[in-house]
Order: sequence, then C-alpha cells, then structure tokens
Amino acid sequence: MEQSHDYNISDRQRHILSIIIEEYVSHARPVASEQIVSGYQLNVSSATVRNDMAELERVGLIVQPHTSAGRVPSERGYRYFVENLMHPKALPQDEQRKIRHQFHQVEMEADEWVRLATSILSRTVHSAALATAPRSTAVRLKHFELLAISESRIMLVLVGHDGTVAQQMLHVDEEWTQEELSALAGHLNAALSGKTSQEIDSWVNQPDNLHSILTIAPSVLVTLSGMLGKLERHETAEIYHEGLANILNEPEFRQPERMQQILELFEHGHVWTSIIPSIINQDGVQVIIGDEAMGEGMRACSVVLARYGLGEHLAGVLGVVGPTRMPYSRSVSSVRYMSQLLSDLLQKSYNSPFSGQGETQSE
Amino acid sequence: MEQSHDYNISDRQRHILSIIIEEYVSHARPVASEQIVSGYQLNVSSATVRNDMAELERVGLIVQPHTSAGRVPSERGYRYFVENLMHPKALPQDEQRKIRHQFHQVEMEADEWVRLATSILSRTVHSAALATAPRSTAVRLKHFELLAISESRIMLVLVGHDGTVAQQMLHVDEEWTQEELSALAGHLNAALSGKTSQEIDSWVNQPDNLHSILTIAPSVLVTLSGMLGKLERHETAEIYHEGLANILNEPEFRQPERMQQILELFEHGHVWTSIIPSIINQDGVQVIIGDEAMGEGMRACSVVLARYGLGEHLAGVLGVVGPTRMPYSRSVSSVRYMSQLLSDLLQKSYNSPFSGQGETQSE
DNA sequence: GTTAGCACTCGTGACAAGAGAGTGCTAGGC
DNA sequence: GCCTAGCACTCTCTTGTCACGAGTGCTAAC
Repeated sequence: MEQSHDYNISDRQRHILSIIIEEYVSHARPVASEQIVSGYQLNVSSATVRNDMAELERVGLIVQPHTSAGRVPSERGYRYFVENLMHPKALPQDEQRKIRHQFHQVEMEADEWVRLATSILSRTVHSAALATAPRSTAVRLKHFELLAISESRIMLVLVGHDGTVAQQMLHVDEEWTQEELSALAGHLNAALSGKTSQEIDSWVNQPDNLHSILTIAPSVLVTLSGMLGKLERHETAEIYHEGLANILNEPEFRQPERMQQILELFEHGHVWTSIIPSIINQDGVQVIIGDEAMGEGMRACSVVLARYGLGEHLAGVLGVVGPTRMPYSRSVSSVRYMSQLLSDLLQKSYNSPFSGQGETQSE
Repeated sequence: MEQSHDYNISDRQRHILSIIIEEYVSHARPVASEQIVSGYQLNVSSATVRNDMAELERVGLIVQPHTSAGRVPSERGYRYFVENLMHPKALPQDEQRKIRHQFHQVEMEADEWVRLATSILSRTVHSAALATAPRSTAVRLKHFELLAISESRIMLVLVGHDGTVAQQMLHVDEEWTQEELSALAGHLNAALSGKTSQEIDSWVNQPDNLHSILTIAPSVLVTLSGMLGKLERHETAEIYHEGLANILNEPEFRQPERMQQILELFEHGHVWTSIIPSIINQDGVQVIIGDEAMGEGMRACSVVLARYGLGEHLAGVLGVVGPTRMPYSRSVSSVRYMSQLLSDLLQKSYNSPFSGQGETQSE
C-alpha cells in the first residue's frame, strides 16, 4: 500500500493536483480549469491547465465524472497528495490554546479525557472522531474472582494492576460450590498476582506448580492468560465515537448503502480489530484512504489515526473518519496535536504509573 | 401523560383513524378519503369519510399537511390509537420459531444474547433497536481492589457477586503505598463481602466498626456504596444498539437536524438515564410517542420499551426506536415477545442464580 | 511548450401547462 | 338526522421544453 509511485509528472501538474484537491475538498464539486487559473497565480492559461489535467487524468490521479464536468481527485490522487504534496503545519496557536483550555476546564480521569478528546476532535475537523479507551499494553494480573453462576457455568472476573477489568464465562462439567471456587481463586491469586499473560503460561508449564490443583484449574489458567492477552492486544477496549452526524450529512453519504456502511463501521467494532493493533505499535499519524486497508465496502471513506499514550502503559488509538474528500492536512495536524496533548496529559497525571508490579507510586 | 381522552367520536370515526394510521405507517404519505373507501369495506361513500375526517381533525387526532392533501395522524392520534384501538396480536408462530432458532443456533452468554436480541429486533421491525446489558438490581459486593495510580489517585475496582464490575477513581491528600492499600482492602473485603449498598451504609454507621480503620477508609466506603448503588440503578449499564441505518433512511429523518437528534440519542447515553430506571420497575410494554417523555427535540420519534430479566436479578431494558410513523402493533408484539424470550433464556441458563450470597448454585 | 478560439457535449434551472389528487360545500335522497 | 352525488376550488407534482452555461478537447497559430 506504500508503493510511492512517481507518475512522471511536472511540478506544475503536481501543483494543479494540489489545487484540485484543495478546491474539491472545500467545495465538493468538480474543479474546472478556469476556476484554477482565476483563483490561483499560475501564470498560464486555462488551456494549458486543461492539457495538464488531461495528463493527470491519463496517469489516474484525477477523474472526470462526465464530459463537460470539471475534474475530481481519484483515490490514487489523494494518496499521492498525502504522501508527496501535503505539508501539514502545526495547528494554529490559538486553536491549540482553545483545545487545551477545554481540557483544563475540568478535572477528569483518563477515560473521560479520551472521550473529551474524541468530542473535541470531531468538532475541530467537522467529521466523525473515534478513540479507544486507554489500556496498558502489558497488563499484569492484580486479582481475579471465580463466581458460581449455574451448575455448569463459572464466571471469571479479572482485575489488572492498572484497573482494567475483564469478564468471561467458563463452562465446566462438574458442579462446584462457591466455597470451592473461592478457595481455588484464593490459592491461585496468591501465586499469580503480578504476573503477565506470558508469565502465567510459563508458570503453568513448571511441573511443580500443578500438583495441588483442582481439576478445573487448567481451564481457569488458560482462560486467565487468554483474557490478559486480549487486554494487551486491546481487543476488548471500548471504542468511543462522536460526530457521526457530521459525516452522514456529507453529500457522498446520502445514498442509503453508503450510510449503511458507515454505520456498520461504528455499530460493530470488529472492523477495527485488525487495524488498531497495527496502529498502536507505530509512531506517527497513519492515513488510510478509501478501502486501502478496510473491507471492500469502505470506499468513499478515509481514516486518519494515531497512537496516544505513555510508552507501553496506558496507550490507545485516536483519529477521525470522514469522506475521502477530507481536509487531510488539517486532519493530520489535528490528530497529531491531539494525540500529543493527550499523551502529555496522561503523563502529567499518571506520572510513573504502574511501573513494575505497582508496589510504589513515588516520583 | 396518561390522560386517556375520549374525544367523543363515533365507532366509524375510530375505525377511520385506525385505517389512516395503518395506511400512513405503511406508505408514508397522506391518506385520502377515496383511498379509504376503496381499500376497506366501510359501506359508506368517500364524502361521508371526508365528513368524519373533518371531525377527527377538529378534535386533533389527524392533521392535513396542506389543503388538497390527505390526512396524517397527529401525535395525539397515535397515542389514542395505541391506547384504545390497537390490539397487538402475538407474533406469528413461524416468526417466533425463526427468532428462537437464531438464539439456539449458538451457545452464548447473557451479554451476547442481549446483543443478539437487539440485532434480531432491529431486523424484525425494520428500525433501530436498543437494549441495556443485563444487570442485577440488587448487587452484592463480592470483592474490591484498591490500586495506587499516582500520588494522589487511587483506583477502586469493584466486582459484584453476579460478575458486574465498576471502576472509579478516588482522590486523596496523603500518599499511600500499594501495600497499605492492599492491607486495607483485605481488611474491608473480609468485613463487607456479600453486603449490598445499603448494608454497607448501615455497617458504616455502627460505631464499633470504625475504630480500626485507616483515615481514607470513610471515603473508600462512601465510594464503594455509591458504586453499588449506581450498578443497582443501572446507571452504568452499557447500551447496545443496532439498526440505526434503518431509521436514518426513513424520509422523516432526512433533514440534518432530525438526524442530528437521533444520533445524539445513540451516541450519548444520557438521554436514557431518566427513562430506563422507570421502565425497569414496570411490567409490560411502554410506548413513548414523540417528545412525551424525552427531551423537546425528540419529535418525530417514538420508542417502545419493555423490561426483561429474572425478577430482581439480571434485568435490563430492551426496545425499538423509530419514527412516530411506526407500526406500533407490530413493535409492541415484537418487543413483548423478545423480552419474554430473553427472560426465558436467562431463566433456563441461569436457573436459581445469585440467590442470597451466591453460596450455592443447586437446583 | 503555450495559447486563443471554437465546436461540441452535457448538466441545470426556469417556466408553463396539465394532470390529478383531494378537499369542502351544497343540495337532494332516505 | 344521516348519507351521498356532484362540483368547484386549491394545491402539488410531473413533464416537457428550452435556453443557458459550464467545461472540455482539438486545432492552428505563436
């Protein structure tokens, strides 16, 4: 997806491409040659621009909806723009200040900051924003409980050292009393507290540790380690979103099927599960245009994402979703600024958090 | 909101109102007198129907968008229909079977059943469906943890006897080590496990119980009891929703502001917080038409809700959201059937659940 | 390589006209 | 007193036509 074509086009053609994208993004209608020469200092005539546009169309960077219409950027055009032509500047000082102000207005917790960040983001870029709740990427077991639910069901509730929680149901053949389960949980808690998913796995593999264990213990342990793993991979992290109305109002989502697809994206988180882990392990802002990385149906829709967080502790993903006709430069700056700001806030508020087993919280 | 007006109208007028609603619901366009006499066996002429319609309009049950248009039901018209004219029949056998089939297809947990229920509901009524996750309305403390997050922050994580969890941050003046916190938590857990919010409150008020307690204990206890209370009132219950696209496609939500309102309803749960507790304490299906109980902006939108669950254990709310022009009879039957089915499923799968302190799970 | 000029294509908006939908009213019938 | 046929009136919706304008591609000249 990063083929970084050159397309063999002249500087002026590149410039024209930029202009077409800029104009199309802001006015949502095909851009004409005359419009380009009149609005920008190109020092050439519209005829020349037309020739250049014909060339840009030949290489596939722009398309013409019909004869006698202006040109519209293609997906490849946007991609080229994002990779070679765009120079996202930092967000203007006053906007930065306005945003910071909203955060400092109220005293809040990490989750709510993230929620507020999606809200602010959706308003600054006028499109939908989303973010995953901040989670540690290296979760240690703090405590777990086994609860008898019915004859054959046990619920396992887990608390991580950073306060994350997870629940899962376990099916068993025999019947267990709550007392037996509590005893088992107590026993295992003492042995496993402070361990990561991997450490639990290797603890299980040491033969010494298995003799005093009840028959359901192995499945409990497997489940436990699996749950910690899911937490680490952020598979269970809630996804906040806001500003859907902003993009559903865009002309390109007026058709029912398009709208359907967008809503699918937000109603069912599973579209993200493949993307988020890859974002969370990268630095910088990632731009996904059209259906480049999402399912086929995601045409007409682009996503700008970045990781936020504190090292491997308490990290998440945040970004904006909009039509392919999106102000990429502004989106990228906003997402970058917001992820930075959020990271700083978390840093300040949770300084030296969860290091080691959480046995101290000194500076 | 339950004034149950009579309006002094004849049987035929009532019948005509029913027909207008039925026709308008299915075709979304004003209903004409001729359309009524031709489609239904009324044995009167269209002129007579017109006279009756004039009367129905006079009392405010129907309105005319403009001269020379048919009639459209008003909000009061719908309300009258729902209360006096509608006879929701049980869902057809084959539909019931189809729905049950989808549930029995897969082995699942309570949460996922509820999620599946919203999904099925949204498809059977072709509109948006929502449900709150099943929660106990009488939560007993199973266990809680205190986690040192930073100098002045402690996270309190609570596990209920039914597996529900809650987290909350606590601000403190002094600095506590994780060891101190764990010791305190251990001490209090031993004393409070199995207690409800109220029982904790009264335990706190017994003077004997306060001597051996560290200085932060009071705020821990207050927080703890508050968190249990919120769980009981379902304030923290997640709200699942599905099928937004179904209703956003309806002609009445094509205007941006309307769409905005609907999305607001689903993006921010707070609109529901006032309604859900009142639904969960009632039996039967509740119909909210227009802005009767929601904020002003909720015009053009109706909600059909019902409680599901097992007595006071593991209950929730489920229902459908659609335009006021909604097939109320079908919605009511569907919601009723679904809530019944879900209750049965939970019953069978969690038989004799969480009774008392959860110390046994025998039949 | 650039540009002026021009022919050609297509979408768009305005406008009129007509059809048709539906009503309210009136006068007459049971 | 209730019902109905008939009719005039009002509005909306559709359709067709037409002219305009936007935009292009091409060609020939600079």
